Amino acid sequence: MQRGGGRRGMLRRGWGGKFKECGYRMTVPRKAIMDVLGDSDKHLSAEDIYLTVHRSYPNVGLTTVYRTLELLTDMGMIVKFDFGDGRARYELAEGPDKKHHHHLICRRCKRIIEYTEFIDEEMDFLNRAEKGLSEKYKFDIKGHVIHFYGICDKCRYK
Amino acid sequence: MQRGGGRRGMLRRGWGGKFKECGYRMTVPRKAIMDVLGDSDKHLSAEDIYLTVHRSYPNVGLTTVYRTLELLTDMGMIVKFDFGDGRARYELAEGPDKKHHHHLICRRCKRIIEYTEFIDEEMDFLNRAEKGLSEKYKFDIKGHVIHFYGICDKCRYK
DNA sequence: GTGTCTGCAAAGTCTTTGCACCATA
DNA sequence: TATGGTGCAAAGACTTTGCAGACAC
Repeated sequence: MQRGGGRRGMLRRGWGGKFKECGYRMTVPRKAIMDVLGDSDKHLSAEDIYLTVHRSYPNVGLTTVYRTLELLTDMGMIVKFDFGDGRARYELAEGPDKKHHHHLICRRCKRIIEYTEFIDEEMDFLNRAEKGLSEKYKFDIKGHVIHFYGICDKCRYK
Repeated sequence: MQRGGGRRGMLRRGWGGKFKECGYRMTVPRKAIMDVLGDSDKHLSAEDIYLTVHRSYPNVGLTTVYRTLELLTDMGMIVKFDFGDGRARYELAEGPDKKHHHHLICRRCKRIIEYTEFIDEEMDFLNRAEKGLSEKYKFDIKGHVIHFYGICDKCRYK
């Protein structure tokens, strides 16, 4: 759980509305899953979410978690990542509650660090690259992922 | 298969040497798998490689393909990617035969386009980001991945 | 009330592991 | 000949699918 629920609460309240706009029903399992995503700063796997939801709602199944995650991903409300450890991970999409950021991934312990620095420098490069690539390859670019791989300090000194 | 086998041939000859230096044995299946990787410009899955090798060497099993790919990845001779389609893909590591590049990935048809443009602009940004991130997060950065996601021209107009 | 959602179990994919036999150095 | 490598079959891990019952609207 995390402090400062104000902004997240606002965000979560927004989710239900968008859900209904899309013709989906707001159910107890879906609400629970969205709460877990909204309350976490981590990169959760389906099982992480399942286990957390399970504490409050033991009846909710892993299948429903997968199905809800797919729905939210398709709606663009969350983003699915693969950091190379064999399971998909999910986090809130960029928005009022989530700054544009990228990831440092430790190859040894698989720890993931989010960073939001250097976004200005990045923008400069990305804007030029996206424009040029769109034209040259007739590609309609919708998004990008930047991952840095390496060894974190905890792993380096042990 | 591809034209201009000269450079690739040189590269492949190099593989065996490095293999032996590391104490590994050069075997028929390993040679066949490395040939397929060296002859292809695509992002091959384990099964792609298995099927190609299988045409010439029907006895080579998928297990050996996986084991060889893991070996080559650990040695840094090939790179393992995940483009989000549920299977790992492999390509030659950057080197005399492979320019530094990144990927455009079509979200609809999963086509992957390699590009080598904008590397100078990228370097500028990367150098600054890597330096800053290394210091701030005490992270020893070894590499990076940049993926652009979008819709390719073939998918857009159909 | 009706069409969507759900949990369970089973199936599906990709990948890894165990083990006896084989081949390289 | 002594390891290390291989194929096969089986197991493992994550994810998806089928279906009857449950629930939101």
